[in-house]
Amino acid sequence: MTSAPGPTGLRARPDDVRSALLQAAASLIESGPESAVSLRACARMAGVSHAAPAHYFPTRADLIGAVLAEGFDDLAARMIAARDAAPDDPFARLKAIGMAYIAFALSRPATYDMMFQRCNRDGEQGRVMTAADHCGGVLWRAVAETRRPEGVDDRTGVNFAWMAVHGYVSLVINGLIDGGPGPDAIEVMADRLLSLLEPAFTGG
Amino acid sequence: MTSAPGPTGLRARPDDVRSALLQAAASLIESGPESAVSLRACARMAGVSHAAPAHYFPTRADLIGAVLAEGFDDLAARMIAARDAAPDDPFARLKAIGMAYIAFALSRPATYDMMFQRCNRDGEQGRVMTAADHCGGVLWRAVAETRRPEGVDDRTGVNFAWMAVHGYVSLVINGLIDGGPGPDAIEVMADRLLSLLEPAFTGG
DNA sequence: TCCATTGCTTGACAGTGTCAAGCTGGATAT
DNA sequence: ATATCCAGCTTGACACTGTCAAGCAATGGA
Repeated sequence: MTSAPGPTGLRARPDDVRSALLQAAASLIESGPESAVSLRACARMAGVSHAAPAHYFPTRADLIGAVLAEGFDDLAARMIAARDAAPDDPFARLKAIGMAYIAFALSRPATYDMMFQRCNRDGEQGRVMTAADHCGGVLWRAVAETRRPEGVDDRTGVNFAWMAVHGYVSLVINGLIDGGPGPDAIEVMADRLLSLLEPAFTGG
Repeated sequence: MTSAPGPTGLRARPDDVRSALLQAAASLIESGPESAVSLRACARMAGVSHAAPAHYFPTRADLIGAVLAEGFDDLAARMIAARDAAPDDPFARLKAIGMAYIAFALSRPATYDMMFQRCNRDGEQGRVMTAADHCGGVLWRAVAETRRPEGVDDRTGVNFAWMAVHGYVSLVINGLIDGGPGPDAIEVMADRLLSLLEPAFTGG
């Protein structure tokens, strides 16, 4: 064995191990309990020794943090894409962002859950928070373009929109509310709930 | 030492150890990272051996689950108290419940966070979910008493109200939004946000 | 040819959850 | 009064974890 190129064959680029670890972590997060996302399990899945991750991620929090930062990047990209594909109406754009947000969370529920826990945001020297702020910025700009009733300033509008989508997906993911019977109930309910936000984002 | 009554003196009731473990776990949850809430740390804090918890809680998830179930019970009690103290108006009662909900979450943020994660709800054979459903029932009844615009059925109303309060406290606790400058900003912002829900809970 | 650095390895340590076995004192049965 | 039992807790062990230290192997430059 010595230091053979590993069971999967030749290693083309030096960053192969790093991305294999990231992929393993992302996969483990979505496919089991959080306690199963261990550095050693990621190393096994990537075909390297148990201490190899330390060369790329000083601590476990850094590996997790890298996955979560990538999650925020993905989320921001989806929000932007949905916004740009929406009709040219402030609330329609805001609602499209919200639906994209919900779709992301439902597609990677365990990752989403971890993204919004302070305890998972220690590693990666703040890169997670930077990526999260990027998402907030997209939302902030979309809110700023809406006309709102008197007394609803930008901050209040951002908080109102964000708490709605986050609260909904968080409760759905964790099984505390549901959309009722039917196959698309969750999406239909999401659409109805976001429509209820409209009075706060149209001139009053 | 043999099996002396422990460093704190005589043990009055046989459930002393059990409640000491619960108290230790509740304290550790609020005073450090989740990883520090270990069975052995609770045992040390309760002054018993590392395997003593197994006599009361078969697994770690059961001890955590017991704390979280007690948290849901506490939350339900606060919601009920606030509802009964509010003026006799359907939305005023609903809003009072929401403010009590937010106050609970801010008073025990780490516990609140764990209460709403599926991964912490395995133990205690469903007692956590039962307690959570109790909270949902209080909310459900308050929503049912409101008059709502056409198309907003009970389920939609419950989801709308719950996602708002949960989303707000969850984002605040995890540092993603804030109430702006000022000492009482979080509470003031909560009040304003809950007021924005009113159109959905008054006859349209 | 020598050397240094990068990338990974093995080995060790303390800490964890959980299981197995043993002790102990009070209650119960005879 | 003596024997028995058992709940309640103990110690001990196991596999697993994150993290640190040391070492090896190969690559690149001088």
